[in-house]
Amino acid sequence: MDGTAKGYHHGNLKTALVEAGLEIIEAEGLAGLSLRAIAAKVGVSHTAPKNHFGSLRGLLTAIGTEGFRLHAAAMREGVAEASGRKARLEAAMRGYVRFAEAHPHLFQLMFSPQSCDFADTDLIAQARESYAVLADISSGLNWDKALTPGGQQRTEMMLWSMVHGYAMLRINGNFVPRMGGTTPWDIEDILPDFNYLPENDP
Amino acid sequence: MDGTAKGYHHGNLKTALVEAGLEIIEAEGLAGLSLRAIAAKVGVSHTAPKNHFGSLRGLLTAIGTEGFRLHAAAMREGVAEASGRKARLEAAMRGYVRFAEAHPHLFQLMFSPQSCDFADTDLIAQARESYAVLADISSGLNWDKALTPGGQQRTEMMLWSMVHGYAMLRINGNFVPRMGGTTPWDIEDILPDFNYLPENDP
DNA sequence: CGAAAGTATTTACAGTGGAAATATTAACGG
DNA sequence: CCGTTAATATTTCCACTGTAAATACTTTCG
Repeated sequence: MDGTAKGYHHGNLKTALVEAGLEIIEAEGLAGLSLRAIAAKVGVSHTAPKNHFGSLRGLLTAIGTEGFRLHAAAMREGVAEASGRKARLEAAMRGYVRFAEAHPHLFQLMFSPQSCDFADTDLIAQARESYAVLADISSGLNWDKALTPGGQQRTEMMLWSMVHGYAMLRINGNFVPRMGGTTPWDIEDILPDFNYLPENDP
Repeated sequence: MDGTAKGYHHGNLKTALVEAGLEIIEAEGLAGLSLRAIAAKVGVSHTAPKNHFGSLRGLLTAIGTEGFRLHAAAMREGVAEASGRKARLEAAMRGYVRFAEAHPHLFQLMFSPQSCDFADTDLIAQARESYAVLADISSGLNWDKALTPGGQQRTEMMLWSMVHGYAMLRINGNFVPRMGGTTPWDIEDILPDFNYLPENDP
């Protein structure tokens, strides 16, 4: 099994199905993401995916998992060369939003319980990677509730809620009726200001 | 047409379909919300809704519109008897989250472009009502960016993003893998603190 | 080489939303 | 009161969906 077999057995159908799914969702959105369409794109019968994913939901969950991988990468991008806590925070937040805008349908799938099984082990593991980026850059941010019990967790939840809500409302166009044609502010324009601790502080 | 006719013509099918849809989504979630199921519950053929809503999407949009009405009411609830800017803010935010937790499937439908047409006039009008509650209580909140250009808009977007993201992540269970079994903090526990202007100030 | 496990196919089925033609009723002007 | 018109609902049909079950082909391994 070299992964390129072309006979009765595909060889690496699991990976191929996820990749085909990613291509379809980019081109046609969630609506085009049917079991039969994905299977057809790979050149396999529409019941073949069942062996690897159990059901459509399982396949969509795998696609969402791959989405979280790309999502984490988008957040990390820019954080590396940013210097200072504030710059890194803003870079990660922009990465979060940039990913959502570049891949709106995938982003929606990743956070839709209709599509993804949030109890899936692989998905959880990959989502943790994504959350970890946000958690890293949210340390050393001082604000009123940062020194209360669970301050670090509070900071993470606040930033995560804010950037996630912003991204969702933005790609859905929910800001439009209230704010006008183009969303007037980027994510960094609505971030509350923190007292950023010095770099060597934890 | 008195609205209670029972013959060939239903009388007020439009309203009845939306109500049936609300009942189904509460009982069975989005998955059970099929055109045929809704029509069957009202006792009409599955093509009857087309006259009033055009398509399933149109009907779902109407259901979402009704959802925004309930949503606005949930936010207003508690705001009335709360005294002081801070108490009113927290009451509205709690109302937002309370609604999402009480009606998770409806809440998801309301913010899913797969289900709702966000360009629909009625939906926009009703959603504006909902946003207006949040906008009202977000005036007079002083923070670093409140006095920059577009400060009021920034405040609205920040609060809206935060509470919306919090609600979404919470009802989807996305906090669980990172934060543990029960979400440790309520929305007011992660709100940044403001300098609340005196009541008589604008 | 033979058995067993893994992988993919074929077929069948109940369900979906939508289109088109038809039937029934209400509304309105003579 | 009657006849026409518009509104509303039904019937029938179709393409498409995901899933289950039985079957066929391949690889793996003893």
